[in-house]
Amino acid sequence: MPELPEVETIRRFLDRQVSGKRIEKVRFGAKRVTMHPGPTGVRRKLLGATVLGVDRRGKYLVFHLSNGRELVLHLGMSGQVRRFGRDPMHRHEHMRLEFSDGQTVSFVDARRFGRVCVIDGGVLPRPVRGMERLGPEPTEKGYSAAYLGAHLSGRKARVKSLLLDQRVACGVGNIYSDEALHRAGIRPNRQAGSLKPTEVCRLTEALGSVLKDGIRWCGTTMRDGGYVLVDGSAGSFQDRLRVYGREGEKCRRRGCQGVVRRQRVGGRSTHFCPVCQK
DNA sequence: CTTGGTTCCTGCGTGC
DNA sequence: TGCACGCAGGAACCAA
Repeated sequence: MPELPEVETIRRFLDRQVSGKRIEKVRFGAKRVTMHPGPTGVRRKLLGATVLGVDRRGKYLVFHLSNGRELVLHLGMSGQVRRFGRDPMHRHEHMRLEFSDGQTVSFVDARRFGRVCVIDGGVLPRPVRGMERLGPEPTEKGYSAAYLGAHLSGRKARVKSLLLDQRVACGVGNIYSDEALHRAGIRPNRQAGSLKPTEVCRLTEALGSVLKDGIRWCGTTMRDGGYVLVDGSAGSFQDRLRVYGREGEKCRRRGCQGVVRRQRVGGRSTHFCPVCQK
């Protein structure tokens, strides 16, 4: 379940590791994964190109290439970026790039919800079309209470569901939406339109701070091990989660005696403190 | 346009 | 011990 902080952690590694290097080999796994324009086309469009840098937009990783194209990776929920060197292809490995210095970078994804796309000529292929609808980055200056408020006002949907909408809060997924709502003291099942201006402000603030904290601690690795760093190690933010995955445990807000509850909201498993979240 | 439900997929925890 | 089962979820897609 890589969300913004997890993808950003991977991005920082990749940007340092592969920038300035030329792609010399492209290998694919046996299983089919969403890929545009298919393995043969992807190989043809990548071979010989040098990586200029690696960016992130929401949960998308964007490799800028010297041939004017962009390689876009979305990790879905179980996608990983790993390095296997010259080992035989891993069971769930879908694409391995080999660089001019012999380094390799692999895309691994057991559940195959992830996508690999090459953007050529600026037109977004179907599988990554969502990228052009992404809202502003909640961790950056351009993200304001006015923006969030405009997307929540008049809406009957639960506030949590809208936080999962990438047009409203890009990069946010199930973990960080629960954590942001807890920090803001807002119940996930509130109707979005019922939030008062002060609550929208608190939520805006909470979104930014929880995502930045997630990045600071290199992301959240849950026991099922979906997300790991490129070297296979775990992040550390799981130890600092205040509600997510803590059903039945005590709320971590200072002085609060509440017990974390879990409930389905908008079809998603949702965690909150019934005492300090109104 | 909004909203909520369904689908894809595999690994893991649970219960018998 | 082994197996069936259900759950987890990002986002495209569909139905009302």
